[in-house]
Amino acid sequence: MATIEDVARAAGVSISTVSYALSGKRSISSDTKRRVEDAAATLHYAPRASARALAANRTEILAVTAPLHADTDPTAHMAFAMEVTIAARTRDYDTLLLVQDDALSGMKRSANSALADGIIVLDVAAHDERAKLARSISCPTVFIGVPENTDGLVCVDLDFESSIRQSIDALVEAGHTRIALIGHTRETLARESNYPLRIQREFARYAAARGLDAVIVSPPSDEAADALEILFREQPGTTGIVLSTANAVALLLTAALADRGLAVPRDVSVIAAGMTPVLSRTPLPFDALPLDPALTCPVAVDILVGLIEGTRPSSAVTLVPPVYQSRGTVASAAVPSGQAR
Amino acid sequence: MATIEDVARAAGVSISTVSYALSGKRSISSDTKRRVEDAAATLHYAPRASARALAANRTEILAVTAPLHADTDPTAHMAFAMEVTIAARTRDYDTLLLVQDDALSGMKRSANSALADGIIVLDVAAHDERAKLARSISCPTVFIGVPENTDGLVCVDLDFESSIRQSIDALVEAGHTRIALIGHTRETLARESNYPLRIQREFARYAAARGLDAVIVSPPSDEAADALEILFREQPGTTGIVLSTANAVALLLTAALADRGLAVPRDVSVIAAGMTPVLSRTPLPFDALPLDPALTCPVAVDILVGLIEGTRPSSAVTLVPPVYQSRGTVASAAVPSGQAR
DNA sequence: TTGAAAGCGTTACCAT
DNA sequence: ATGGTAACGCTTTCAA
Repeated sequence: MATIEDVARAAGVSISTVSYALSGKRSISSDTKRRVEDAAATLHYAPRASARALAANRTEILAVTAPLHADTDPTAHMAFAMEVTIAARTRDYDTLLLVQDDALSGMKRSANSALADGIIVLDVAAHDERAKLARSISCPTVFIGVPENTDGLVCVDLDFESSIRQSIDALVEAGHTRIALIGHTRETLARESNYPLRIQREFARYAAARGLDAVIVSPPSDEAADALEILFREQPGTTGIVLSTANAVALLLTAALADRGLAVPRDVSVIAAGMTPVLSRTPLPFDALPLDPALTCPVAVDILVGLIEGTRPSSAVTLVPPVYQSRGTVASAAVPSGQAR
Repeated sequence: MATIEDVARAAGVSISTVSYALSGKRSISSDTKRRVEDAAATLHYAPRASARALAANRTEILAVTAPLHADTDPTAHMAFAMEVTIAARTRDYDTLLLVQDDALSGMKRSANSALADGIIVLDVAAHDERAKLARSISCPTVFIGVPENTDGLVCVDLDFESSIRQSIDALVEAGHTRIALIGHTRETLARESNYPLRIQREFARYAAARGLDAVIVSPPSDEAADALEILFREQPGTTGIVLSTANAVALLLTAALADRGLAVPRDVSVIAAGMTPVLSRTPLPFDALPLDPALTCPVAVDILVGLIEGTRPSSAVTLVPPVYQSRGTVASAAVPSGQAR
């Protein structure tokens, strides 16, 4: 590996000139600049990362903590890590992956040893131990997800409330007035970050504001059939369903509706709001306002880089607007034919 | 952040004593050793990663390249990255993730700038451009997967041949003599690394050696029904199936068999060989000799660390023996009842 | 526009 | 058993 000194010698200039010529941090005569660049190219020179990091006090690395605990979908999870990595590269940062047990301890380690310039926190729980840690370290940190208490934290998430309002608006525009939300199971509500709760609240509030008949179903299990059973018992004649639940429920919903003699969108219109599609071949087969990692991760990385480079004012919580994806599962409300059993 | 000098001052010793006391690289009186450790603890001292890396010429980081191209399952893929990361931590290494476009260029970048001490190559294709690169750089590199030409490379993979032989042995022990392999589609054969081909070859060879009636099906699509159609046309009365194909085929196989009036294991015994189960809730519902990332990744990391630390002789290709997982889908061959349609 | 040299915080060699 | 210090390869300040 060639060093900066080799380049300097080859180009017949001083070390500092090489450094400046390559970094562009001060003006260099175009002549010597080319000589330096040529020498660097022929020697295959690349600055040694550790030397540069020590001198510049910057590693150009972001740490990504992803605990991956039991009730999160590892598939969706790694999608976030991927998107962060991709976004980071566009800003010339690499990413260090901290998983499992090491998610918390690694975050400490990284901060203490200045391994990374900043930290991205994934899979944020309502009461996340990494929140306290983030407040105690000086290393810039951005959460993708919103914990209960955001004091002193920088967070990025989808604007779930907006996704709910847009879902309801779409149903209303199509003429639906009896609608329902299929939310997460109660267990999930307890463990996950607080967005499922925020979603349910906003659904109730906004449906009422628009004068709709609306119910919320927190299914007892991941069985779509059970959820529908409850839904149509509580509110027969429902023609619009907003989905913000486990992927397992969503994937079997169409079949479960068919079992009741209901077709999508002939009898029932369906929209998925704030769900993360499984990474495999097929996206959810519904109109959707998804929590897409490709939406939130680049924003989070931008903010983090801003924090690191000291340019951006650190706003507390940034909510990214969802994007409506149409797949033809919302249609005009039909004349109520054969009430659901 | 406290530096080694702060610790030295607090403990009343020289910085070299601190360094040695903490690294244990030379004998220190237990008295001063404790004083140093106390000072380090109270000051929350941790060596600055970049300084240590520069001086010791070692970053304690492994780079992981994972291109994630179209026809690989991203789910399975990230499972490998995860397992590498976990294995690396047990050896005190962190992992840097290089994905997509950056998988190749990042590998260069990493090697040129000494970002990482070693490189793990994932998702290895038969003709992988990273093979050539690996030969040209001095950074220790280990492939998880085997490219066509392994000259000068260090590779780790499942012993697929053994998984096939064990599958056949299990079927023979249960009394099956008419067996079939459902392999990958021809498209996949062309693109992926060469293990699907090696599997088909070994299946043919070993089945013949054991005197069995055997056919190999390369399904035209990912439809399990199509595969079975061909299978039973080519060899009616087949009672043992070895599966080494796309997860999509495997997941729907039981249903497709049921459509033909065949139950597992009553009429047909099934074993999956060398397949990587999807990361989601359910593993494949068959007896299996899976390509489990938890099997190969730790081995690869161990070898890589050995290469880095210069202890281990670098054997070219290491094949990890598969582990048989029983799920009750292999049973005694019944008297041939009602030939399959 | 350029060069010299002082750090950056470790490790490890050479002394004692 | 311990201390002094060169070296690691770069960035950046200070001088010219």
